Amino acid sequence: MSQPFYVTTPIYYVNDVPHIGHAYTTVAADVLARWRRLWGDDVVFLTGTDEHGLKIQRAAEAQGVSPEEWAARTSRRFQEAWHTLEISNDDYIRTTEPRHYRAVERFLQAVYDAGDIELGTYEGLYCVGCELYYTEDDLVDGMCPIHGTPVERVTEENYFFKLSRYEDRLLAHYTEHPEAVQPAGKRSEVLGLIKQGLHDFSVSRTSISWGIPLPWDQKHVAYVWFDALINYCTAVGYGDDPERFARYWPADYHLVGKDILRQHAVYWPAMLMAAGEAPPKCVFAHGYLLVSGEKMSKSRLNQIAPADLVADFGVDGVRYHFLADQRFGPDGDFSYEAMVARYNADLANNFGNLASRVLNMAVTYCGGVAPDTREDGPLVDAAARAFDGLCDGFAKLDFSGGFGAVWELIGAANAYIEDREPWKLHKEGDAIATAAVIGDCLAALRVVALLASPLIPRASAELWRRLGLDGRPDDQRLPAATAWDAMPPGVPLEKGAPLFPRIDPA
RNA sequence: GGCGGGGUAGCUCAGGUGGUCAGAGCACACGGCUCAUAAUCGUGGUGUCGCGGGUUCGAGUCCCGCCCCCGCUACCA
Repeated sequence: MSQPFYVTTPIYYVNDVPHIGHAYTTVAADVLARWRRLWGDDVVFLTGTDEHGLKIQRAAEAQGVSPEEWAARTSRRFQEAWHTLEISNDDYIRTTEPRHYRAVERFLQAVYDAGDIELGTYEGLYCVGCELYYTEDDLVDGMCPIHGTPVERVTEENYFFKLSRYEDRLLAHYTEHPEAVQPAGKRSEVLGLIKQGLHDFSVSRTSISWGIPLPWDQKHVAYVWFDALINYCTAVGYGDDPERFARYWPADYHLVGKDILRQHAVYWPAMLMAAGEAPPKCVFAHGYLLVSGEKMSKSRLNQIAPADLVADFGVDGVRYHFLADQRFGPDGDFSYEAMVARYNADLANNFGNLASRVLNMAVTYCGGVAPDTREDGPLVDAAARAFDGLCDGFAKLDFSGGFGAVWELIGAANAYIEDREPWKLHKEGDAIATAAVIGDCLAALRVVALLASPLIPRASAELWRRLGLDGRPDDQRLPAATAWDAMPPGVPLEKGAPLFPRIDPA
């Protein structure tokens, strides 16, 4: 029985088109999902879109279309972006789907029945952009501190979630499960936040209609955050399919940007506790991709469409840059120049060129078929270290460290070739020695293709094919597939065009 | 204001509990090789490890003060 593994991205709000910030989280989740599938896990990888709320309602009005139509259009753009990046999500949830309405209604009812949702009134200064209330002091020149736009004085009857009742339970939870918020620095922030005292928050609105009505009071629709977070439950059958829900819940990883840590690490676990469900095993908050030192901003012009990057670097180039070129926790700097340099150094000169030189020699020296692999080849240890390093990296979501270990295998293979000089062996007519070196290198390439496949699936699959191997790297099973002698002798090899053509820095 | 993170080679950054910790990659220089995508392999230099004190036989690594950057959070006495 394979092990269930449930990983999510946030559902992205459809008032915005996909940019590299969204892509970053989504690629990370994708790499993790592909990795777990290699281990034979029963993976559910979920992403989707968040489609309710006042902002969407107004955006739709401004465009002269219904909220449904507006949401559908934008949601489609996200799906296209993920298709472009070869994201392997198993499900794609939209909060406007009937299954989600059912789940939210049941979840709300459960919390209401538990007595943790109570009626109250709220009057305050509301920013539509933030979907948040502010106090006078929060304002900057009377405007929203985030958007710089006017706030509105709103009075409404609201239902409140009694978050304040959950301080102790949240603290207990994070004390018992220190790994439940990562990285460690983010855990400290969350603990600090909880210790400072939690306030009840409003979970319904009467002022808008674009949302999910509360089951016991149809005048209210659910506040967009309350609605949105529940998507993680909806997708694995909450309220619909208890067996399925029991299998996948709680989620193994919620990958989130650090801007929405509070919702995921404070609100969400408390909501789940109130509904009688377990909190997620791990909320991992990553940093931002900085564009030449500046934060990616939704409301500025420096946002970059993922498709534009793919046009320049290819799918694998973009994926590599996101995860191998910078650490996953802290903010990472992004610049076009740095991206070109790393692409050329790591993908073209190392990964791609190693494949070219080895396959070329195999074709010209060994008749285009794979020679035997020596079981005691000197690259065996290097391959084992690559695998170990990758496992260690994934264990803490250190993608750059993990894949760095794989690239060390590439370096070891290059150094091995220089050391043995197979071209000389061939000229000297030593076919056996030549074949031994080439065989070792082919075996190393096979391991590289296998281990790199979660990160750069396209190039890995193509290399796999050129190595004359059946199927795809995705079909392999770890750890067995790392076996050194799994490179079959006698299969036809193909050099092919460069896997990663160099990019002219100019 | 409080809490937290950070300021280390030209660039991006690693460096729990003090003594090969002064490092890696990129860039650069020199040398080798020619199978390969002018790729690859080897060798090499630079760094007052933010500033000033202190503890210690010995401190990026601990303590005190200061400067700067960033994040979270709060405006209370």
